[in-house]
Amino acid sequence: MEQKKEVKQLRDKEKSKQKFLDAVEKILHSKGFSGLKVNDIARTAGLDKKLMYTYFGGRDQLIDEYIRSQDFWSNVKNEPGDPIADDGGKMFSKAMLLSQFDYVFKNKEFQKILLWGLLENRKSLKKLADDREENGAMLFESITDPHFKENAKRYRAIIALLISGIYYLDIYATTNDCTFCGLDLKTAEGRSEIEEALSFLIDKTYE
Amino acid sequence: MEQKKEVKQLRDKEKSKQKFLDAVEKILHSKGFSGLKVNDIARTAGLDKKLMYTYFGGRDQLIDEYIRSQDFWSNVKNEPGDPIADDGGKMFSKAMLLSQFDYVFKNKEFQKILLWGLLENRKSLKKLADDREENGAMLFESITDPHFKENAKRYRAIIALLISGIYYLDIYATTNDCTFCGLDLKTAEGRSEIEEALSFLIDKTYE
DNA sequence: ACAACATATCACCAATCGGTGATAAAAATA
DNA sequence: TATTTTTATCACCGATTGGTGATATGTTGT
Repeated sequence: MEQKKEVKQLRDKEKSKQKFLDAVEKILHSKGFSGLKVNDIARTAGLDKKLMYTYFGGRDQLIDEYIRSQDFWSNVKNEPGDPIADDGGKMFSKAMLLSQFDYVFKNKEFQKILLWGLLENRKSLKKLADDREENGAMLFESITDPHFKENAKRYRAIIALLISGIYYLDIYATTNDCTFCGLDLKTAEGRSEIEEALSFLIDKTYE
Repeated sequence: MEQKKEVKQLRDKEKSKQKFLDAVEKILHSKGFSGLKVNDIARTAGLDKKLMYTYFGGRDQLIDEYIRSQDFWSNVKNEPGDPIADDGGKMFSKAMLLSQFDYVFKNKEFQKILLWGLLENRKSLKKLADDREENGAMLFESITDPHFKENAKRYRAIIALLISGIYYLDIYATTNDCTFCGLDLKTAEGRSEIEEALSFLIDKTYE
């Protein structure tokens, strides 16, 4: 009789693996990657650290698997059915920047991952960066490059600056109480100033 | 007879303190702040770690003193004798952004300090951020705010985005081999694209 | 019921961490 | 020269780090 695993398992490999992945996320959220010690991860997962080695091969592989399990670029991916306005990507760029500004501010784990990418050269982080590039390439090559023609690279540089600025400001606002250029990035007022600036700069770029 | 300390001292408190401060810089440059362990600092300084405690009080106070000893904003400070063109701060803003883009790229220690500011809330780092704000306030309040009037805050937001973008891109270029938005920030070509974009955006902002 | 296997825990290891009391040695003072 | 003070080293501590072999216990198949 195949009992179809409906009975409660006291020992479940998959559930235990998930506990480790959840522990990584929890620690990443609360302490950042410097808190991702072997013993702490195991304690947070409520399991013995030995299992981390038997299931993942070690702390690093566990972390790699966590990063792979996340889809941080889901919010910038262009929906296949979504039609893109015939404006050279103006509206799409605006929406993407504003969406990223909000998403990164709210997603503390992603902030930590971005920070990580500035500190280490971990392979799984490299893969994440490649994903970002691949996603961006779609927008650039098919839409904005043809629109801006000889100025295509300048448009890419502008987007690079704005995206980077968004990342930095969002992370800065999370870890610091201080203002930046006199703006308080934690308040709705400060943030809407940035949003207006983003919109303004894109408008000016398409003039 | 006061011998005026001209003889070579085998034991010199000030020189030893400086050795510790130099060790902090060296480690910060090579390994980043995660490498600033008590034992490593002492080994790099070539002295016993006990001296770190007797002279500075501990690792943290040593690091604080190192940060205080640096003047990372010297390159953006407006020289008192330097006249500012009567263009609402346009040229000054441009020059400041381009100067920062180059300075941060070359100064790896400053990169590490900036990163540190995104990770911790150390008091001495807070002081550094306050210095930045104070420096900026001079430009904003006396020059650009009067020029942009009701749009003063938008200008601040634009500068905040561009400065942040510069920081992020420079740090990213240092730690990663990957491109950003298809631009290679390590090559002269890629960097001049960013410089042109900065100049372009400031021009458009002043239109 | 029994064996075989998967799952999980425990005790322990060597290396490293931050930190300190005792002491040696150089320099200043007498 | 003798004494005191400053400068520096050494040996050691408890806590924490990443990592592993031995073992116990739940689960599955015969």
